[in-house]
Amino acid sequence: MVKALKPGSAKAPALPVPRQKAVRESKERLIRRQAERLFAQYGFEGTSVQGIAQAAGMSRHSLLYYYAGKEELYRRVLDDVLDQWLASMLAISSSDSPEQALSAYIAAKLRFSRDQPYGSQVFTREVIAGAPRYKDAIEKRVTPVLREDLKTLEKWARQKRIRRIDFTHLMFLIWSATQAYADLAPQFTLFLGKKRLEQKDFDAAGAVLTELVLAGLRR
Amino acid sequence: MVKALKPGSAKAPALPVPRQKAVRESKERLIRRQAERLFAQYGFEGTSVQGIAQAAGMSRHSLLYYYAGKEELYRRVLDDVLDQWLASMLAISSSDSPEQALSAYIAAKLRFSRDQPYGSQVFTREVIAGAPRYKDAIEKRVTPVLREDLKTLEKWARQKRIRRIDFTHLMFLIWSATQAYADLAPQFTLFLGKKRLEQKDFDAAGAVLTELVLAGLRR
DNA sequence: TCAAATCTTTACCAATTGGTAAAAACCCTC
DNA sequence: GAGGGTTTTTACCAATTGGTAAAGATTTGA
Repeated sequence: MVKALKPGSAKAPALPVPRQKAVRESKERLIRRQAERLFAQYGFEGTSVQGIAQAAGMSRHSLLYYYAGKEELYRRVLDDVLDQWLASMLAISSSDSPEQALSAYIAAKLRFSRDQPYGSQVFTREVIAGAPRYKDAIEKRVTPVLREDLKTLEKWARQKRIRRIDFTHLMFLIWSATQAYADLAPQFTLFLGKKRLEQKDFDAAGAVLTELVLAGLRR
Repeated sequence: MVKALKPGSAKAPALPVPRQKAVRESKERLIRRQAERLFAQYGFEGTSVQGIAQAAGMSRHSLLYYYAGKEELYRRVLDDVLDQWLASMLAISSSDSPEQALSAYIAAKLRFSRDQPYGSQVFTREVIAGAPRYKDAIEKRVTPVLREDLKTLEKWARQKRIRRIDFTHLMFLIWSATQAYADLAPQFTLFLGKKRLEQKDFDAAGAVLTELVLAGLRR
């Protein structure tokens, strides 16, 4: 009945009960959600563990029980962002048509900006600072997927399905334009005269960006 | 000889001598330059007055003699950025052709990203945080110029010189793409496999962005 | 040389920071 | 209800924060 083995394994936390485990995971999610929001607004240095704990309704020391330190928590927040961004990047290379691939990618990226703006903001702040705490992950995880996508675009260019332009900078352009609807949303809302971006704003943004990209790739 | 008037004027700092004035201004510029760099890397909350002073080679209290507080200095840094951005935005409306206007604007914006990346980074961080310290200036100073540019683009559309698209989002796209070459430069360099962006990277970026924009506006 | 203005330094303030260690309380399964 | 692991709390640390007030030093032009 009881899993008796691995008695000497120092790491193994001795069969976590499913119920407890679920509670813990939901608590950790709550912490990450609040951390994401505060890191987005105040940056890594400007955010206090105390502040995150308070937002999550627990004491600072309770939080430190779940995450060993501020930086570990910070990196976990960025991991969540990267997971989703990479998933949509992966989809490009398994698409049939360039048009479908790119418009779907733009749409997915904008959806993320709409649904999880804080995540994008934390990521952008990290990059602006020179990625001092997350450079390795960006390098290791993004590079191979980007290379794959560039290879795919290059293949399509060879097949004369799209015009050959500098695809690296094309990707940079799509990244910056889509993420701007999360990162620069406070500025955009000012000029659009509204308190927050609405669905139709994202639609309009997607339409303009997709049109320009596809027009630019048309042979 | 002596400017005797305005004796009761409480504000007037009693005829600043040209020489002194010049020294002071150069010192203030040095402070702002270092502040810009540190605000870019650590954000407003993460940057200490002590740190800026040290970088500028003076004591914290000397710095506080020139700028009354951290926030005043911060806003002055952002003023400098906005001055230059607005100048290039103004040029759009006084252009003859849409193609010339937009390619010149993109080029000017990229030049700024190349020459003063820190300024752009500070601005973006401020916007990400919801512009808590600079919202008014953005609203008051940018809005009228943007409106003018949008009117100009609209006029060109009526004259059938360009295709009518959502020009607001077009401007957003140009902003985000050009600023990305300052803000996201640390990320871009990773994927380009170099330590810092070179002139040819900015050239390539400008080429791709200009092509896409002009292609998208072609009737 | 002198008085006035400009600039720098010293001294001090209360508040907050991230992190460690250990004790206490809690909860679940047997 | 007893024993186990899980979670929270209490206590403590040295370091840093932005800002004010005032005294001290330096430079200025006449």
